[in-house]
Amino acid sequence: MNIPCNSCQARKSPLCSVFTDLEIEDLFQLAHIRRIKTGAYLLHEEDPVRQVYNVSSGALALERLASNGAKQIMAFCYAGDFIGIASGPSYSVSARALKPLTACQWQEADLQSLYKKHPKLETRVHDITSRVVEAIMDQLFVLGRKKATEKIAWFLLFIETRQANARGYTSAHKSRSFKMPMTRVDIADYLGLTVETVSRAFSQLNSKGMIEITDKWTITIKDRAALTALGDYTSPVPGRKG
Amino acid sequence: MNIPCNSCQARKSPLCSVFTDLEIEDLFQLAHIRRIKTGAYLLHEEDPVRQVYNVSSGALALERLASNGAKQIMAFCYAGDFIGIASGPSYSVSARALKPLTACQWQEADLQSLYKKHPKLETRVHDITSRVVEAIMDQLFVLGRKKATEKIAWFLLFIETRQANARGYTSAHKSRSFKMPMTRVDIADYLGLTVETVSRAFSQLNSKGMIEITDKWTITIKDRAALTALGDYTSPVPGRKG
DNA sequence: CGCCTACTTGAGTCGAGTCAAGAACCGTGG
DNA sequence: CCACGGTTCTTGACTCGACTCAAGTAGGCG
Repeated sequence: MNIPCNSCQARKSPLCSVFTDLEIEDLFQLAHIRRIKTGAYLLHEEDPVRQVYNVSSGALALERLASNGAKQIMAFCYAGDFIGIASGPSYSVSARALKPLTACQWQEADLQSLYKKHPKLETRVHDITSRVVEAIMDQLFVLGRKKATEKIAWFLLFIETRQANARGYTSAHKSRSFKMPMTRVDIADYLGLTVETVSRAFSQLNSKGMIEITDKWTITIKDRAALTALGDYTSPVPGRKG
Repeated sequence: MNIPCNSCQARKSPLCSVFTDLEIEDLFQLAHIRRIKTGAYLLHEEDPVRQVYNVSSGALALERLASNGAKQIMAFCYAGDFIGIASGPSYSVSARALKPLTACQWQEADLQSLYKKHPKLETRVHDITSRVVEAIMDQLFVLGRKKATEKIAWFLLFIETRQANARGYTSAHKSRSFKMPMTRVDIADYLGLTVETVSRAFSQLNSKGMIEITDKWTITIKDRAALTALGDYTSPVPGRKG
């Protein structure tokens, strides 16, 4: 049978990569492909948990809104990221598309039977959850203990490797400059800052020669050592627990 | 057989409560009881993941240290909390005892065979991980988007319900005043503030009549409505996903 | 009783937020 | 092709909240 999985950007993602071409047909049979345009929401925080998703292409922001209107972005998601697992009755975050998005959608109810048939799926889903914990803890540290420019330095290195990985699922291409899908406001809402502060920090890193801003979405890291020192960034260990 | 589980504070915790008295013997057979005194570490962030723990009594802070000496506390743990699951080769947080601690320790290697024998254990462990994600997201929101006094107001309500739950595993006793195990420094390191700011916020809430500080560990909530409004605190939904 | 640590309070500084204006960019339509 | 309006980004001036530094108080324990 001919399924689009093998040309999918997420085929080598943590979720799909554990399955053979034959096995993944099982998953694909139950999946529905969702397409969302920029700015639209894939899901809302107060929605009951009925579907789960694996991003095929595009980018998302997982965010939460306060009653006073303040927004906090919890994560940025790329191709290969798995979304929708929650511990309560509702997703506790909303997922907003930063670029036109494609995602595989499964009914949460189907997940249980898929777990039965493919036990490694369950293991993998939970492994992904553990990784989420690590990632959010990193972010927690950054929000609580870093200054504005340090946050931005950390963020740039973080996003760069993050996107390199997402792209790496298909082809490992190495370049010093990269394009971000999120606006300055998004970055501010992710790091607990204001737009103005984010903008100033970008300008500062730019004038100090650590980065170069080609257009506002495209950043080149000129002095990685300095940026790493400033952001105290340690790239994630690829190792898995034994 | 006579095992201490039935008099354990964690017997009704998310982990242990799913097992019958008979089943829990299986778990207890493989467990080793660890005792740690105040200020000592149960585990260090750079340690390889070989053991997992379920807290029986006492309290812990899960913390991470930066190279510059800054500390960020990721969570406070009480009786019934499960610790030690990681996605990488090392725990990425250290666990420091805030009070004399007792915990059940299992070898990580034994966990897999226990999962085999008791599938609901695995489900429950992963359910716990999902809850951790929710909890840290709440904290992220607070760190990123609240002011000092709002953080403290939120923290007090949070810790109060948190401890009421932990106590509730044994006996549901309802009181307006509660005793915290952590110092002002710990609170500061949890909320991304300094000790002085924490202290000032306590004084301010005290003088405004929202709380009463009996001794520095014992807090009484005098005006719950005002405190809730200030901290924008919404108590967690007990509901579970279907 | 005295020491040590934890906490509180005050004074001054500085970083990030706020408010406001202007520049760059984007899509749309003439 | 350019004019236009809206949005996003940048920059400046000012304010204020939280940090820093410093002193002093309160408990806990030998």
